Amino acid sequence: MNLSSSKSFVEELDERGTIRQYQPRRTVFAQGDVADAVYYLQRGKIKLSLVSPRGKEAIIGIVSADAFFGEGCLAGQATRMSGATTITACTVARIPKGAIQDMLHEQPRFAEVFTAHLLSRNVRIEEDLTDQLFNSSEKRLARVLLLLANYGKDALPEPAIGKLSQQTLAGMVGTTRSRVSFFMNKFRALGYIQYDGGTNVHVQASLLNVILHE
Amino acid sequence: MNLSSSKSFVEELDERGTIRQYQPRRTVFAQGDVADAVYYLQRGKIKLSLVSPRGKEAIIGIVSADAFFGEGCLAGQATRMSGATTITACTVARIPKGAIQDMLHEQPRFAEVFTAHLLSRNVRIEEDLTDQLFNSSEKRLARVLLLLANYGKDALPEPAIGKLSQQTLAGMVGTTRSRVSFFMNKFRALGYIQYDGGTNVHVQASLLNVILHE
DNA sequence: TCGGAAATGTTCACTTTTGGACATGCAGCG
DNA sequence: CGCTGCATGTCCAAAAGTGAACATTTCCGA
Repeated sequence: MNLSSSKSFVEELDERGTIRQYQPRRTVFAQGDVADAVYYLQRGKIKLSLVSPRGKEAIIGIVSADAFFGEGCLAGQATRMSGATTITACTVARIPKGAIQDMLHEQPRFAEVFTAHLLSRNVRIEEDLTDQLFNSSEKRLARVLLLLANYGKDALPEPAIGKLSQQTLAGMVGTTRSRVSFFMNKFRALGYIQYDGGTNVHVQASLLNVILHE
Repeated sequence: MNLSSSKSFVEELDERGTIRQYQPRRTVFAQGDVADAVYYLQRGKIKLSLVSPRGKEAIIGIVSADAFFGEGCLAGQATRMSGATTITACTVARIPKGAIQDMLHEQPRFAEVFTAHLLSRNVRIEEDLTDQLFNSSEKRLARVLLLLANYGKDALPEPAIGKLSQQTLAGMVGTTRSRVSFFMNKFRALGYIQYDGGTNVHVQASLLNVILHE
């Protein structure tokens, strides 16, 4: 979603809400917190995750700049179903539920952008769900790597994936760390990805796609 | 979602769109069709499903009366990712993409309702996703039965579940038919559900909940 | 009422996934 | 430098799930 051409309501969000900076790996809100505000991510990257009663962590979304999150409260959720944690340094606007509702009423242009956000999130979650239903963990991992590499579809492909632990990848894929380790090595052996010695992974998108299409 | 108190735009939907009746088990649109309209279900029940390259079917949603479906086209999807098939007899309004977009611009009240729909669908799909990520197929089946039984949250619990084949249940749960058969019999043996000899299944919600919470 | 089609019950060999355990490699730090 | 804490590589037995076959039951139209 590109909001850069519509400064007006981003400024308005700043007025109606409160801006805050976060270091990496900080909690914006935790699973179970009271849900009474929507957030807008101005800069950075955030993960939405959820912990099962048995302690397993699932990542149900990655939020990139210029996107909303925490909108579940508008659907009547009284508490946060998932927690929001910064991955990189972030700038976040917190807009109280009432203010968002007012803006949705009063500003058709804002409502339009917000609706577009909901629609695209919808599409993405549906894709995640069908991916879970249809594909093996090997394919799901390949897909996650490709999605991370193509981060922000409009932008150029981003072949380097920043530091994400195998544990985190496992949470995104819906499998175990040992399995992620196994497949990452397999992909590396096949030349689909390369480790650059540092904190990045380089993805050969064209090759990795082979996995997805068998 | 309750739209009964806002007849105005339901009537407007009727004007801007085309109404059509469907028999059970008919295709409203098929996976891969051109996506250029949003639908509004006035009466009946519809399933949204998707077939994998290998022929496995997944049901990613059940639409009940007074809800929209096929809204993916507003997010830029040119073709249908999933197919829509009637389960019961249905009355469906088809609203061309352009007309919906006009209404979203011009009628704040309509935009509000549509946004509410997107939000609640969002919440539901997220729940489905985390259910897949966390729970075994036994628990997922128990959850599907409970959701079907509580159909339309506002309404009274509906202990009788209409005719859904085990194959369909398997698609909703994300497992195989033989597995569904196995667990259905297990649940029956434990007294969590009863077959009434006809086409219905009666759910003992309080008991079935035990499965979910282990 | 009969016969076929569809749905369901049941079994089983095979595959995938889990959930550890343990060893190794690689920082940062006193 | 050695210690410590992570992240990772590797292995494996046990559990869960798959996919197909086959038997049985139910439904429905001729």
